[in-house]
Amino acid sequence: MEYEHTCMIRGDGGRALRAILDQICNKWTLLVVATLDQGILRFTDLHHQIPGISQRMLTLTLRNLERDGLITRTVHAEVPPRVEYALTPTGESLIPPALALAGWAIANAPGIEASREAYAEYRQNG
Amino acid sequence: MEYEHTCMIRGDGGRALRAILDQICNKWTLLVVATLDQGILRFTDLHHQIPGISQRMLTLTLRNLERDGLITRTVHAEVPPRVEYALTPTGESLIPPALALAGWAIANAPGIEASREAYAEYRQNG
DNA sequence: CCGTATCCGAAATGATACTG
DNA sequence: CAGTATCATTTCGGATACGG
Repeated sequence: MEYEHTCMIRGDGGRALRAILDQICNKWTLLVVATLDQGILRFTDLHHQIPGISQRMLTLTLRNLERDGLITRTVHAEVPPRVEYALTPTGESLIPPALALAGWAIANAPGIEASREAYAEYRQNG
Repeated sequence: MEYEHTCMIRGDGGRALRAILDQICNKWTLLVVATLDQGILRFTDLHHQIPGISQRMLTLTLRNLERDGLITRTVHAEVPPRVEYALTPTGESLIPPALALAGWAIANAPGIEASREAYAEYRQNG
């Protein structure tokens, strides 16, 4: 039992954590951050590398990350325009904990899926 | 740069991770899991210890966690009824990565807040 | 005590069209 | 190329009332 440590989560009723989680755990943020871990990328690069994301959601996600200081946005005065995105040190520091969670998710995905099927079965037949 | 590792996140377009994240990163799940880390608790215990949660959302959150095999739900045939919730080993194994993320969130909250204020300032004045 | 049922408003996301 | 604007849809969560 590691109850002493979970005060980090429960501390202020979870407000500090959830303020960040709200930002991190939307549909695209972690995917954008992970993609930018390969280095400087342009808008179109990201759009191509992240399957399914719309221009609108990519723009919104990038703007929020920039606002929070996790990425930089550099506009080059050229024609055609070139805009480059890169992780800041803060943004890079998010990668290890994100990987920890991703590792857990992937390791437990089969078990969770099995549990869901068993649960659905149980709800149907009793 | 740790790009080689982020394939865990980007692997399948992030689907494996997001399937879990959808479940984990709603408003209450992590808070319920962290609270249950102290041991077996009843519905009312949880309701009292988690400020602001409604009966409805507590029920929904607990049902989803039970469905995914992260908690057990034990009904005792008594009057008045007694229902006990506890983490499964899978549920407990979520605590360390959750703490890693919480640690990051709390460590970086001041910097992010500062960045947000600077960004708002910038948007107002130019 | 431990929920379920219903309704409603807010927020997130997607589709589509248009622009400097 | 790198967005913005607008609209429709979906999903989430809160409030309230009721039930075994």
